[in-house]
Order: sequence, then structure tokens, then C-alpha cells
Amino acid sequence: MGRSPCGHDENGLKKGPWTPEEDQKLIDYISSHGHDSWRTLPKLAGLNRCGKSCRLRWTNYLRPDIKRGKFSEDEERKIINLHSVIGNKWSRIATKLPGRTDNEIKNYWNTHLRKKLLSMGIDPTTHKPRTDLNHLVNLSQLLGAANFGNLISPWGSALNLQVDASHLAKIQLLQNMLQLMNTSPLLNMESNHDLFIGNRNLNPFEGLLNGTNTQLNNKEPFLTGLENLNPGLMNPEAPSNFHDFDNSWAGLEDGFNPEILGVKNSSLSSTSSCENEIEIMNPVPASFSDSPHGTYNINQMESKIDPDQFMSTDSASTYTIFEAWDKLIDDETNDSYWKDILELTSSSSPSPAISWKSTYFPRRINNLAS
DNA sequence: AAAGGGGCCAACCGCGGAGTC
DNA sequence: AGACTCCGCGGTTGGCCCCTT
Repeated sequence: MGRSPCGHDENGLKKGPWTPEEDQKLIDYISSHGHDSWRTLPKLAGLNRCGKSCRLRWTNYLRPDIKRGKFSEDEERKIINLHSVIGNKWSRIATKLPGRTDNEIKNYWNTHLRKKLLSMGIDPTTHKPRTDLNHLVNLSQLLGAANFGNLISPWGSALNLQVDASHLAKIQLLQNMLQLMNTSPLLNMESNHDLFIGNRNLNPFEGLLNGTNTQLNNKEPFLTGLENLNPGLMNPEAPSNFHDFDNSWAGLEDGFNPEILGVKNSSLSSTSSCENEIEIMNPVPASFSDSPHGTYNINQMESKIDPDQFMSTDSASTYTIFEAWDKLIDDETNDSYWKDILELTSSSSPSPAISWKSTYFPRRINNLAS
């Protein structure tokens, strides 16, 4: 395994797979002397290796506290949740999984979890539902195989929607919207990472992932998605740090101006620390900017939230996510689609969901509701 | 049974940050 | 302040293994 089997570098130091004898030498030395300096360790331990190779071998394989074997479902869930928050920070993820190394987690992600998410129709980079047509085909197959009547989407069973690619796209757009809001800096002012780890799910498909389907079977389908939002928004008596929300929203409709959001460039392009040693990544995934500009689709919509464009003052050609929403709604020849959602979510009065929607889409909601 | 191909994963590479002089 | 060294991290590689044909 590895590269350059039995090879040696220009200094005559051995590279490639470790032999049992070398392993034993390393274990013996570290057991009695520790590893204060990896640079000097190989010579002192009688190993013809570079210090880096010794460190890697120890930390990834020989360390006594390493847990080997298959990843548990709980570990899988943790990895997925952590990755959705901090991205490819394997060493950070590893600190939350005792006995697992960053290398092991990274390999497991690339060989198992990534594919698993893809097969579930989730983009492993953004942790959002995928929106390409190939995926829609896969998703429809997945849905078809999984008790279609109940499993179309978190909201599908209640809305009794017809299932075709068009509806799936709309459902996904709705989910994307919810997730976008969920991950927007405005909605995450409290930066409580417990929102993301453990009992809170970032993506609405997690029920599929963990096999519980809790969200999919939820009796309040719209709320199922909305519960991912900051509870402050779901609460009619929102906490004080949301007092500017309405004003901010007005600004958003004008082009998603980060100044209005109070978002600095640094927080968009890098990470910022929070007290629990979890970094909240850029809420707008960088891959958004990779979306091709073609016909109207979700990717195009999301591409308007490219962090680079946040800093641009040129808004003449800006096609905001909210305009896309308007277009989507306008494209619906029959408003009953949206009225169904409204009726459903307003059935339990007073519904937090309807107030949420009124806040987000005041014009549209008022028109439909009247 | 043999060959081919893809998956898996240990190990390497290169970069960047931190510390030291 | 700048140069240098060391360490740690994320990305990538490539040999082994297993499955399929």
C-alpha cells in the first residue's frame, strides 16, 4: 500500500509500507520515551525513516487508543453533521470521534459517506439536495422504491402531490430555500452549534440517512422543514436579536446585500471561531459560484448568492433568490399548489409557519391568502 | 480459472501556521 | 521584521484486494 514500495528518498531514508519490525521499534521507543521531537525520534529509535513518516504511522495506525473496525451509525451521523458544519476539517471532526483518526474519517467519507449522500440526492459538499437533472432521475427512482405515497418529501404525503420531475424540483427548491435560510448568518446569530449536531438535522433527508424517517413521517410537514430554522423565527415572540429582521428582509429583496445582513467579507470567505470550538463555515457554500448560468433553475438562483457577488455593487443584472421565487410562483399556472401549502400550514392556528411565511414572502402570501 | 476493473486505505506530498532565532 | 525550522493538516497517490465477467 501507499506509494514507492521499499523506496528510499534522496537521503537514503526508507519510504513506503512499514514492516512489523519497524512498527515494534516505534512502539517501544514511544512507550518509553514519548515523542517530544519527531525530527530526532527516528534516529534515537533506530529507524531509517523521516520523522514525518514516524508521526504519521503512530498517529494513524500504532497509537494505542485507536478504535479500529466499522464505523457505527452514530459515528456516521456525527461525521455527516459535523461535515455539514465545518466541512473538510478532518482533524476537527476526529476530535469529536474518540479513537478515530482524521485520515480514517477522511477515507471513510470519500469512500462511503460521500457516495451515500449522493445516492440520497444530497450534495456532499453543500449538504443540500442536489438539483441537477441526473440527480432528479436518481431521486425519483429512490422515491419510487421507498413507498411512494409517504416518502415523496417531508411534505409530500400531506400535500398528496403528483410526483414528477417538475414537482420534485419545486420541492427541492423549497427545501433549498429553507436550508439557505437555516444557514444564513442572519438566522444563525446565536451560533449555537447544538442546532447542528445531535438532535437537529441540517438536511431534511437525514431521516433517510439514519433510517428513522422521522421527518418524512411528521404530521406537520411544513413545520418539519421549518423546525430547522432558528427557533426565534418560529416563535411569534421572537428574541430581541431579531428585531431588525423585517428591515433586513427589505434589504434582501433588493439584492442580498451583506451590509444589511451585517455580514463582513471575512465571515463569508473564511471561518469564524465560536466558543464551543466549532467553526461555523461560510453559510453560503463556495460551490454556489460554480453553478453554470443557463436556463432558469435552482443552481442559477443560488449562484446569485456567490460570496464574491456580495461585495459587488453592480446589481443591474442581479437575479436574486427571491426574484427566482417570485418567478417560480408565477410560473405556476395554478395557485392551488401554493394554497395547499398555505391551508396545510395554517390549519393549526395560530401557525408559526404562516407567520414565518408572511415575514418572508409578505406580498405573495397575502395575495394567495386573500 | 483467469483477467480486468474498481474500491479501499495506508502512506506520501505540499502547503501553511506557529514558534524560534 | 525576516528567515528558518518544525509540525500538522488536507489532498492525492498507488498497491492490494475483491468482485465481476
